[in-house]
Amino acid sequence: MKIIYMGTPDFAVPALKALASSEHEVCAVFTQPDKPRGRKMILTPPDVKVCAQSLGIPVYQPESMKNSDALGIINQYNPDVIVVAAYGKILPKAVLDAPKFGCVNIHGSLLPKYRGAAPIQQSVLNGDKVTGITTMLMDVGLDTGDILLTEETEIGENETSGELFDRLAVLGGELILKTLSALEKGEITPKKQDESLATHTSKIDKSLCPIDFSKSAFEVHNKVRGLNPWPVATTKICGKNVKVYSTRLCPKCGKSGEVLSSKPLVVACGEKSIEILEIQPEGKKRMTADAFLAGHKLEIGDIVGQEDFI
RNA sequence: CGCGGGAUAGAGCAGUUCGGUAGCUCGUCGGGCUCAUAACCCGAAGGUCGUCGGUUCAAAUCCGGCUCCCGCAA
Repeated sequence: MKIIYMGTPDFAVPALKALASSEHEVCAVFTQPDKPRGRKMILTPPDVKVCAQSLGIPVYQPESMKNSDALGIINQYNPDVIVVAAYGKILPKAVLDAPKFGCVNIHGSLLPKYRGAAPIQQSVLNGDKVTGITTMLMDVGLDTGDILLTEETEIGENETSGELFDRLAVLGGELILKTLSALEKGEITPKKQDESLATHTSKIDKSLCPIDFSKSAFEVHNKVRGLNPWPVATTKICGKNVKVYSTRLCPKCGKSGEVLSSKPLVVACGEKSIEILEIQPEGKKRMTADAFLAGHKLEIGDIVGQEDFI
């Protein structure tokens, strides 16, 4: 099939590669305009753009899909299908209707659960044991289109959003190939989503970062996993703001925020406790909790958290 | 010139205010104790104090240039 691919971040790269090396033809790629990133606000191209260029595929970065220019470009290629993965722009009906087979979206959850912006992080934040990839026919709603295929996968107890992202991106690449070939042969019956089961996720925000040790260890652990690699859960230890990169569940109990052990650093939560493995103090590099404590005094019974007692 | 923190032994930190013998907690190595140990005791190795220059009898410390790392903001 002749495909126009729309996607932006690294998550969308494996699917693009899978399509490009398949029997299908990716004739053009749409991605977000280059944006300033990093400390110096350097203009950086999206990952998908870099990938597409290395594959020699023409790249388009319209500010909006709503004007006629974008539609004109699409029609000029006359694609059989448009594949969309984390593109980041709303597609108007005219675009959705342009290809013969419509627009197929690769979504990082088992729809209708977790429609919207951050399904993968949300599944980790909620401590789900299973998630997956859904391919669906896009309509004008937000992730409300008819389901084509799904692929489930288990979430590891200590798996981070970043790790899950990588796995789902690859799964997405495999699933979109299956979806397209089945679609082409007419072997798929699109299935309506069960609205009564639908849930939405909003964008991940830094206000989620501070850890509340009065929550259960499970919830704290999920926050740490779910916000890694970005924006990363935070707390305050020895008067310093630190990012918490990884933790492990621990059965010991104590008062919320209390240090139960400092050799492995174990902090009590509302229920049970967590062992803090890897942190990054403000202005410092990422390091193990052991290394941090080698230069900071923290004793059993001290309180860790937002409050600074010194 | 967006705001800010940082660079000292393999790791993490103190020392810089007010210049004067290179320190701490670990790790490593050797020895001891113990039924035993990531525990405890004794000992040792390991530093051009990021880099270049300036001031000084004397610079980790004061002054100026440069490099690299990171947090915030976007």
